[in-house]
Amino acid sequence: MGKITTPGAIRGTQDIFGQDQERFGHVVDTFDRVRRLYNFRRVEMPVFEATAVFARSLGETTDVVSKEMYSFEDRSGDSLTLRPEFTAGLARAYLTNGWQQYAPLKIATHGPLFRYERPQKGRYRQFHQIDAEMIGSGDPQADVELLVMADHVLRELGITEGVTLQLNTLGDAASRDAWRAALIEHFQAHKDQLSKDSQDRLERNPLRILDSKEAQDRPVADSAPDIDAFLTDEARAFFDSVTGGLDAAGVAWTRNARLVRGLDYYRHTAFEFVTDRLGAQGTVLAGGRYDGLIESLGGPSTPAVGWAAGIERLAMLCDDAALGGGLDVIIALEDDRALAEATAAQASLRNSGISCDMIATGSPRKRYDKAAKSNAKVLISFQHDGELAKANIRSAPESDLHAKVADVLNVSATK
RNA sequence: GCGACCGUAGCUCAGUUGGUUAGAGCGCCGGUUUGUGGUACCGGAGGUCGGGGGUUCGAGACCCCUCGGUCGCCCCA
Repeated sequence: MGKITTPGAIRGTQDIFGQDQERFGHVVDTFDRVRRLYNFRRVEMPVFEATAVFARSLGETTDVVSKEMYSFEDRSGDSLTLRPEFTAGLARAYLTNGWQQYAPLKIATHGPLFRYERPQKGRYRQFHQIDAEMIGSGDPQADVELLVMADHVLRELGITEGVTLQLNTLGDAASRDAWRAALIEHFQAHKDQLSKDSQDRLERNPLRILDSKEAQDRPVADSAPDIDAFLTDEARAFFDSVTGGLDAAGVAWTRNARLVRGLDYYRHTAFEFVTDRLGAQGTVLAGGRYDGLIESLGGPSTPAVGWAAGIERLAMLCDDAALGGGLDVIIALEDDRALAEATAAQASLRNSGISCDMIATGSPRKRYDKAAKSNAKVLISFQHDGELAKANIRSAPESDLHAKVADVLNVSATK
């Protein structure tokens, strides 16, 4: 009977408990509440899909596919992938379930996602996001509504300090192609001044040079042309409508002409809410318009826009004060002869919707102190004089809860 | 995939140029004090110092390998 060594947790997974879980739950609850205010309907989605769903959405040649997806073969040899994002799966569902009939479709979801990468601050292999999408609307008001909702969620969570909404446009297909060509020309001309990484990017993903962290790249990246000169009239009008809508709704934003998306199904609006409080992983909520995606999945040309935000990162940032909750009542059983009465009181409280727990083990004379340390709002101690059990209700400030607890216990006593 | 830093009790961490039997606080268990009390004291359990190899009379400490963690790079859908 050899004792096995306890298997460890998988790298990059988390067991979320205690304070961390309370923060996590608060983020999800807040999102669900705000999302209803905007009439976004909740959808439940599978955690894995055919690999093709994501391979199309992510571009087949990038690192993303080759090294960063959790892909595996099932027993019939089909290639499956644990979802690395929500958007592609939602787009697939939109097509395969005939959800076109609901367009423009406002949907929201949240849950675990998987990326095969080395964990670092706020980035895990299994991580969690909240997500909101509007599929089937090419109206700039859709972008505005999504952004206003995103801002609302962050405000409700108390995440506003040091957070800015950075906004850019990638234009329509014609604008984007013209800009991209101009950028490549610019970077080619200064190739020798770029870092080695960025010289590689020039082949693979030239737009990404714009937001390179390498100091050496900044002069060339900063002097690169903005998209503005290449915008078609339609694309410019679209962007103006988005910024005008944000101004009207009172959502502050700043233009970041260096903010880009590598994949070419992205059109028009790209945005990120960025904090200065999370080190290298400062993006807290990100999204944009992906008018080309659904077509690339074999569907009809369908405009769509959406965003997602990492729950772990939001949880790290949200206000302690906003958490609230906690246990209503803790019972300290200071004499075992009062166990029956204490158990009855506990049942009555719970049946009345008051949360309650009891300390009834260990040294009786230490149970009061233990109960006091639990930080419940109300403490009830049970003692016994040899004839009768006796309950004492205590709480720091006299409160409605205190009165309610006393009421429930009296009712239970007369029964 | 690459780089830097870190692994000592359940948790947070001390541990001197390498030198007796590896420590503290918190938590846990027991005892005493207080008795409407969130206090204080005493005691106990709990460690192959992440693992393996090496150097040395002697390694928690130094060297190599390995595993794990953290942060960063790449990538970021």
